[in-house]
Amino acid sequence: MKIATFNVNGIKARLPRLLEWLDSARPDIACLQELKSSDETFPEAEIRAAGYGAIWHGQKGFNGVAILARGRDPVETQRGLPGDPDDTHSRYIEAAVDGLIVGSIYLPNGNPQPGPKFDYKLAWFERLIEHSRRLRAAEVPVVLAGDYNVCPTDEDLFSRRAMASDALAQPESRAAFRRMIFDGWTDAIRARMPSGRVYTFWDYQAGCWARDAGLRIDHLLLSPQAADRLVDAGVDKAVRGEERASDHAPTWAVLSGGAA
DNA sequence: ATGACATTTGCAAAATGA
Repeated sequence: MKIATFNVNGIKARLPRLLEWLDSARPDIACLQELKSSDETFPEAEIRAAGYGAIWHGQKGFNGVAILARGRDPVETQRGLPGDPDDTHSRYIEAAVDGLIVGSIYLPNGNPQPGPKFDYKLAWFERLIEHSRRLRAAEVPVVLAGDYNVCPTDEDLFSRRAMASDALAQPESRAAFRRMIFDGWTDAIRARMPSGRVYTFWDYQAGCWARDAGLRIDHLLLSPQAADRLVDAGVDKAVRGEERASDHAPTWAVLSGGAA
């Protein structure tokens, strides 16, 4: 069973690339972020024609998350991250698919820091940690996949100097990510590739793609019951090099069993 | 670097992003 996460940066603008990738990569489950689409304008018919059932939590102009499942309909278990009824951002949706619980995450960027946006990022992260503990307590396979907007270590970014004041590389952001790891969540990419440069994002600006100046910010965190089944993980880097590509590349993990 | 580049909204230029 292949589970992928892909920040599409606008699902309407990216639809041709998304459909091509679904057809070639054939993930069983795809978590999408940055739909930049309201619920009403989500391209449900095109996704279904590609063979995927879907649930989504849209928002006009920015944010927005979805979960796609090949040949079946995800059963929604959570819409919006619990813990703050005043949070209006569409950044979390969760579903049961084929015995697995899957969360699609779009964690706040947090720039500029310090400031209210960074405070929101850290508060959102705390809510995610709280929710992830409830999920872990169920002792079932869980995959929390998405754009965490965190480079966990200096090996996950192209230039320490360039990112020194960026919210994605701050000690507070990294500490929150690390606390999930210490809680028992497995970073699928690093479980398979313990060291070395692996990037999932390349900025549109300053020739970042051409000079491979990337960041690793899209992650799949596995509960112990999911980690026990991990057989492979990777990044579909070539997708970033296509015409009118997203600035993120799809990132994936394969678990044994299920729809393997 | 108030920059770059891209998308959305809405129809110009601002908001947002990482």
